[in-house]
Amino acid sequence: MAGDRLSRAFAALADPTRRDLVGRLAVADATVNELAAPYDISVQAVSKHLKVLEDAGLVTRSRDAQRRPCHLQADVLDLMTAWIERYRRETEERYQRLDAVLASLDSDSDPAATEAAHEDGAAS
Amino acid sequence: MAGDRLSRAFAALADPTRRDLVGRLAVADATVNELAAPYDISVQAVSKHLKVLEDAGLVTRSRDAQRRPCHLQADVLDLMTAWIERYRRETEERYQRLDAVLASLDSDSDPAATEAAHEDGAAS
DNA sequence: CGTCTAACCAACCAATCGGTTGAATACGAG
DNA sequence: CTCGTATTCAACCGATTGGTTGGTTAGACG
Repeated sequence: MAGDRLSRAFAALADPTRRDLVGRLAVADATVNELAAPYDISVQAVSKHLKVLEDAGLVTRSRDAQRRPCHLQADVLDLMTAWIERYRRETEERYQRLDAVLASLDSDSDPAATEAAHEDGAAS
Repeated sequence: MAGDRLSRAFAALADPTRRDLVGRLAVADATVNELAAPYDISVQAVSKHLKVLEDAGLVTRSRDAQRRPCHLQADVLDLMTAWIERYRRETEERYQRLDAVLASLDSDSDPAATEAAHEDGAAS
Protein backbone atom coordinates (compact mmCIF):
# COMPACT_ATOMS: atom_id res chain seq x y z
CA MET A 1 0.00 0.00 0.00
CA ALA A 2 2.81 2.38 -0.77
CA GLY A 3 0.61 4.68 -2.81
CA ASP A 4 -2.92 5.36 -3.88
CA ARG A 5 -4.11 5.23 -7.46
CA LEU A 6 -3.07 8.81 -8.21
CA SER A 7 0.42 8.35 -6.78
CA ARG A 8 0.98 5.25 -8.89
CA ALA A 9 -0.29 7.02 -11.99
CA PHE A 10 2.02 10.03 -11.58
CA ALA A 11 4.96 7.81 -10.67
CA ALA A 12 4.29 5.69 -13.76
CA LEU A 13 4.45 8.70 -16.07
CA ALA A 14 7.57 10.07 -14.37
CA ASP A 15 9.71 7.77 -16.54
CA PRO A 16 10.46 8.84 -20.15
CA THR A 17 10.43 5.26 -21.44
CA ARG A 18 7.03 4.69 -19.86
CA ARG A 19 5.68 7.94 -21.30
CA ASP A 20 6.91 6.83 -24.71
CA LEU A 21 5.17 3.48 -24.26
CA VAL A 22 1.94 5.30 -23.43
CA GLY A 23 2.39 7.49 -26.48
CA ARG A 24 2.76 4.48 -28.72
CA LEU A 25 -0.10 2.59 -27.12
CA ALA A 26 -2.31 5.61 -27.74
CA VAL A 27 -1.83 4.95 -31.45
CA ALA A 28 -2.35 1.19 -31.38
CA ASP A 29 -2.37 -1.81 -29.08
CA ALA A 30 0.85 -3.83 -29.17
CA THR A 31 2.61 -6.82 -27.67
CA VAL A 32 5.55 -6.66 -25.30
CA ASN A 33 8.08 -7.63 -27.98
CA GLU A 34 6.74 -5.10 -30.43
CA LEU A 35 6.93 -2.42 -27.78
CA ALA A 36 10.42 -3.43 -26.70
CA ALA A 37 11.92 -3.39 -30.22
CA PRO A 38 12.81 0.33 -30.50
CA TYR A 39 14.63 0.56 -27.17
CA ASP A 40 18.09 -0.77 -26.44
CA ILE A 41 17.10 -2.20 -23.10
CA SER A 42 16.14 -5.81 -22.46
CA VAL A 43 12.64 -7.15 -23.08
CA GLN A 44 12.37 -7.91 -19.37
CA ALA A 45 12.96 -4.27 -18.54
CA VAL A 46 10.11 -3.27 -20.87
CA SER A 47 7.93 -5.96 -19.34
CA LYS A 48 8.61 -4.42 -15.94
CA HIS A 49 7.72 -0.97 -17.24
CA LEU A 50 4.46 -2.35 -18.58
CA LYS A 51 3.72 -3.93 -15.23
CA VAL A 52 4.17 -0.54 -13.58
CA LEU A 53 1.76 0.99 -16.10
CA GLU A 54 -0.65 -1.88 -15.50
CA ASP A 55 -0.50 -1.51 -11.71
CA ALA A 56 -1.20 2.19 -12.20
CA GLY A 57 -4.33 1.27 -14.18
CA LEU A 58 -3.00 2.95 -17.30
CA VAL A 59 -2.73 -0.28 -19.28
CA THR A 60 -4.77 -3.47 -19.49
CA ARG A 61 -3.71 -6.74 -21.09
CA SER A 62 -5.66 -9.43 -22.85
CA ARG A 63 -4.64 -12.88 -23.92
CA ASP A 64 -3.98 -14.05 -27.49
CA ALA A 65 -2.17 -17.40 -27.48
CA GLN A 66 1.19 -16.66 -25.85
CA ARG A 67 0.94 -12.95 -26.73
CA ARG A 68 -0.20 -10.41 -24.15
CA PRO A 69 -1.41 -7.41 -26.18
CA CYS A 70 -1.35 -4.16 -24.19
CA HIS A 71 -4.16 -1.65 -24.35
CA LEU A 72 -4.13 1.93 -23.10
CA GLN A 73 -6.79 2.75 -20.51
CA ALA A 74 -7.75 6.40 -20.72
CA ASP A 75 -9.82 6.94 -17.57
CA VAL A 76 -6.81 7.22 -15.26
CA LEU A 77 -5.49 9.96 -17.54
CA ASP A 78 -8.76 11.77 -16.95
CA LEU A 79 -8.29 11.36 -13.21
CA MET A 80 -4.87 12.97 -13.44
CA THR A 81 -6.00 15.94 -15.49
CA ALA A 82 -8.90 16.40 -13.10
CA TRP A 83 -6.49 16.65 -10.17
CA ILE A 84 -4.08 18.98 -11.94
CA GLU A 85 -6.73 21.23 -13.44
CA ARG A 86 -8.43 21.69 -10.10
CA TYR A 87 -5.40 23.38 -8.57
CA ARG A 88 -4.37 25.18 -11.73
CA ARG A 89 -7.83 26.72 -11.78
CA GLU A 90 -7.59 27.63 -8.08
CA THR A 91 -4.30 29.49 -8.54
CA GLU A 92 -5.74 31.25 -11.55
CA GLU A 93 -8.74 32.41 -9.56
CA ARG A 94 -6.43 33.57 -6.81
CA TYR A 95 -4.52 35.64 -9.36
CA GLN A 96 -7.71 37.21 -10.61
CA ARG A 97 -8.73 38.09 -7.06
CA LEU A 98 -5.33 39.69 -6.53
CA ASP A 99 -5.63 41.60 -9.76
CA ALA A 100 -8.99 42.93 -8.63
CA VAL A 101 -7.49 44.16 -5.35
CA LEU A 102 -4.58 45.80 -7.14
CA ALA A 103 -6.88 47.44 -9.64
CA SER A 104 -9.06 48.85 -6.90
CA LEU A 105 -5.97 50.09 -5.06
CA ASP A 106 -4.54 51.63 -8.22
CA SER A 107 -7.57 53.77 -8.96
CA ASP A 108 -8.35 54.54 -5.33
CA SER A 109 -11.02 56.90 -6.38
CA ASP A 110 -13.41 54.24 -5.09
CA PRO A 111 -12.57 53.55 -1.43
CA ALA A 112 -15.63 51.31 -1.03
CA ALA A 113 -14.25 48.76 -3.52
CA THR A 114 -10.87 48.73 -1.78
CA GLU A 115 -12.50 48.14 1.57
CA ALA A 116 -14.62 45.35 0.13
CA ALA A 117 -11.47 43.64 -1.10
CA HIS A 118 -9.98 43.86 2.38
CA GLU A 119 -13.09 42.37 3.91
CA ASP A 120 -12.91 39.55 1.39
CA GLY A 121 -9.35 38.78 2.36
CA ALA A 122 -10.12 38.79 6.09
CA ALA A 123 -13.15 36.57 5.63
CA SER A 124 -11.06 33.69 4.32
CA MET B 1 20.44 15.29 -15.93
CA ALA B 2 18.50 12.27 -14.90
CA GLY B 3 15.21 13.60 -16.21
CA ASP B 4 13.69 16.29 -18.32
CA ARG B 5 11.22 18.87 -17.05
CA LEU B 6 8.22 16.61 -17.56
CA SER B 7 9.77 13.68 -15.74
CA ARG B 8 10.62 15.83 -12.75
CA ALA B 9 7.11 17.29 -12.71
CA PHE B 10 5.38 13.89 -12.75
CA ALA B 11 7.82 12.50 -10.18
CA ALA B 12 7.17 15.49 -7.95
CA LEU B 13 3.41 14.90 -7.96
CA ALA B 14 3.82 11.17 -7.38
CA ASP B 15 4.14 11.80 -3.64
CA PRO B 16 0.93 12.38 -1.61
CA THR B 17 2.62 14.83 0.75
CA ARG B 18 3.87 16.84 -2.20
CA ARG B 19 0.44 16.82 -3.83
CA ASP B 20 -1.03 18.07 -0.58
CA LEU B 21 1.57 20.84 -0.48
CA VAL B 22 0.62 21.86 -4.00
CA GLY B 23 -3.04 21.82 -3.02
CA ARG B 24 -2.39 24.14 -0.11
CA LEU B 25 -0.10 26.43 -2.10
CA ALA B 26 -2.86 26.76 -4.68
CA VAL B 27 -4.92 28.49 -1.99
CA ALA B 28 -2.21 30.74 -0.62
CA ASP B 29 1.56 31.24 -0.50
CA ALA B 30 3.17 30.00 2.70
CA THR B 31 6.50 29.58 4.47
CA VAL B 32 8.24 26.27 5.10
CA ASN B 33 7.26 26.17 8.78
CA GLU B 34 3.64 26.99 8.04
CA LEU B 35 3.55 24.24 5.45
CA ALA B 36 5.27 21.74 7.72
CA ALA B 37 2.91 22.26 10.69
CA PRO B 38 0.09 19.83 9.72
CA TYR B 39 2.35 16.84 9.04
CA ASP B 40 4.07 14.70 11.61
CA ILE B 41 7.35 14.61 9.76
CA SER B 42 10.31 16.88 10.41
CA VAL B 43 10.56 20.39 8.95
CA GLN B 44 13.66 19.29 7.07
CA ALA B 45 11.67 16.59 5.32
CA VAL B 46 9.14 19.19 4.19
CA SER B 47 11.99 21.44 3.08
CA LYS B 48 13.27 18.57 0.94
CA HIS B 49 9.82 18.06 -0.54
CA LEU B 50 9.66 21.73 -1.40
CA LYS B 51 13.07 21.51 -3.03
CA VAL B 52 11.78 18.69 -5.22
CA LEU B 53 8.78 20.81 -6.20
CA GLU B 54 11.11 23.75 -6.84
CA ASP B 55 13.44 21.67 -9.03
CA ALA B 56 10.39 20.53 -10.97
CA GLY B 57 9.47 24.18 -11.58
CA LEU B 58 6.20 23.81 -9.71
CA VAL B 59 7.19 26.18 -6.91
CA THR B 60 9.21 29.38 -6.70
CA ARG B 61 10.54 31.02 -3.56
CA SER B 62 11.10 34.65 -2.70
CA ARG B 63 12.91 36.22 0.22
CA ASP B 64 11.32 38.01 3.18
CA ALA B 65 13.87 38.45 5.99
CA GLN B 66 14.70 34.89 7.09
CA ARG B 67 11.43 33.54 5.67
CA ARG B 68 11.31 31.85 2.27
CA PRO B 69 7.67 32.07 1.17
CA CYS B 70 6.71 29.45 -1.42
CA HIS B 71 4.58 30.24 -4.43
CA LEU B 72 2.87 27.81 -6.78
CA GLN B 73 3.87 28.13 -10.44
CA ALA B 74 1.04 27.04 -12.69
CA ASP B 75 2.67 26.79 -16.12
CA VAL B 76 4.27 23.41 -15.47
CA LEU B 77 0.82 22.12 -14.57
CA ASP B 78 -0.30 23.26 -18.02
CA LEU B 79 2.60 21.39 -19.57
CA MET B 80 1.50 18.21 -17.83
CA THR B 81 -2.13 18.45 -18.86
CA ALA B 82 -1.00 19.20 -22.39
CA TRP B 83 0.99 15.96 -22.47
CA ILE B 84 -1.76 13.87 -20.92
CA GLU B 85 -4.59 15.32 -22.95
CA ARG B 86 -2.74 14.74 -26.20
CA TYR B 87 -2.71 10.99 -25.74
CA ARG B 88 -6.10 10.79 -24.11
CA ARG B 89 -7.48 12.52 -27.20
CA GLU B 90 -5.57 10.17 -29.50
CA THR B 91 -7.02 7.06 -27.86
CA GLU B 92 -10.46 8.58 -28.00
CA GLU B 93 -10.09 9.23 -31.72
CA ARG B 94 -8.90 5.68 -32.21
CA TYR B 95 -12.02 4.43 -30.46
CA GLN B 96 -14.20 6.50 -32.72
CA ARG B 97 -12.44 5.16 -35.81
CA LEU B 98 -12.98 1.62 -34.53
CA ASP B 99 -16.62 2.35 -33.88
CA ALA B 100 -16.97 3.60 -37.43
CA VAL B 101 -15.47 0.39 -38.81
CA LEU B 102 -17.68 -1.75 -36.63
CA ALA B 103 -20.75 0.19 -37.65
CA SER B 104 -19.96 -0.21 -41.34
CA LEU B 105 -19.32 -3.92 -40.83
CA ASP B 106 -22.54 -4.34 -38.89
CA SER B 107 -24.71 -2.88 -41.64
CA ASP B 108 -22.54 -4.12 -44.51
CA SER B 109 -24.94 -2.69 -47.00
CA ASP B 110 -22.21 -0.15 -47.74
CA PRO B 111 -19.03 -2.00 -48.78
CA ALA B 112 -17.34 1.25 -49.92
CA ALA B 113 -17.23 2.60 -46.37
CA THR B 114 -15.71 -0.65 -45.08
CA GLU B 115 -13.03 -0.58 -47.76
CA ALA B 116 -12.24 3.05 -47.00
CA ALA B 117 -11.66 2.13 -43.37
CA HIS B 118 -9.27 -0.64 -44.45
CA GLU B 119 -7.34 1.73 -46.69
CA ASP B 120 -7.07 4.17 -43.79
CA GLY B 121 -5.54 1.50 -41.63
CA ALA B 122 -3.04 0.40 -44.30
CA ALA B 123 -2.01 3.97 -45.02
CA SER B 124 -0.37 4.32 -41.61
C1' DC C 1 27.54 41.57 21.61
C1' DG C 2 24.44 37.18 22.43
C1' DT C 3 20.15 34.77 21.42
C1' DC C 4 16.12 33.23 19.13
C1' DT C 5 13.83 31.72 14.88
C1' DA C 6 13.68 30.17 9.94
C1' DA C 7 15.74 27.59 6.79
C1' DC C 8 19.38 24.73 4.85
C1' DC C 9 23.38 21.49 4.30
C1' DA C 10 25.50 17.02 5.33
C1' DA C 11 25.69 12.47 6.62
C1' DC C 12 23.35 8.44 7.28
C1' DC C 13 19.64 4.59 6.76
C1' DA C 14 16.13 1.43 4.89
C1' DA C 15 13.32 0.97 0.88
C1' DT C 16 12.39 1.45 -3.82
C1' DC C 17 13.78 1.81 -8.79
C1' DG C 18 15.61 0.83 -13.33
C1' DG C 19 18.43 -2.14 -15.19
C1' DT C 20 20.83 -6.66 -15.84
C1' DT C 21 21.22 -11.97 -16.37
C1' DG C 22 19.44 -16.65 -15.95
C1' DA C 23 15.80 -19.81 -15.32
C1' DA C 24 10.89 -20.89 -15.65
C1' DT C 25 6.21 -20.89 -17.73
C1' DA C 26 2.77 -21.02 -21.47
C1' DC C 27 1.53 -21.91 -25.88
C1' DG C 28 1.64 -23.07 -31.13
C1' DA C 29 3.98 -25.77 -34.77
C1' DG C 30 6.45 -29.78 -36.58
C1' DC D 1 6.95 -35.18 -27.40
C1' DT D 2 10.10 -31.57 -28.80
C1' DC D 3 11.35 -27.18 -30.34
C1' DG D 4 10.83 -22.24 -30.78
C1' DT D 5 8.58 -18.02 -29.45
C1' DA D 6 6.51 -14.78 -26.05
C1' DT D 7 6.45 -13.55 -21.54
C1' DT D 8 7.29 -13.62 -16.84
C1' DC D 9 9.79 -14.73 -12.37
C1' DA D 10 13.85 -14.38 -9.36
C1' DA D 11 18.02 -12.74 -7.79
C1' DC D 12 21.19 -9.27 -7.92
C1' DC D 13 23.39 -4.39 -8.47
C1' DG D 14 24.08 0.68 -8.36
C1' DA D 15 21.44 4.86 -7.90
C1' DT D 16 17.75 7.38 -6.04
C1' DT D 17 14.15 8.42 -2.52
C1' DG D 18 11.92 9.73 1.80
C1' DG D 19 12.98 9.96 6.13
C1' DT D 20 16.01 10.86 10.25
C1' DT D 21 19.53 13.63 13.27
C1' DG D 22 23.11 17.18 14.03
C1' DG D 23 25.42 21.22 12.78
C1' DT D 24 25.40 25.71 10.14
C1' DT D 25 23.98 30.05 7.96
C1' DA D 26 20.93 34.27 7.81
C1' DG D 27 18.51 37.65 9.85
C1' DA D 28 15.51 40.03 13.66
C1' DC D 29 15.71 41.62 18.36
C1' DG D 30 17.18 42.54 23.12
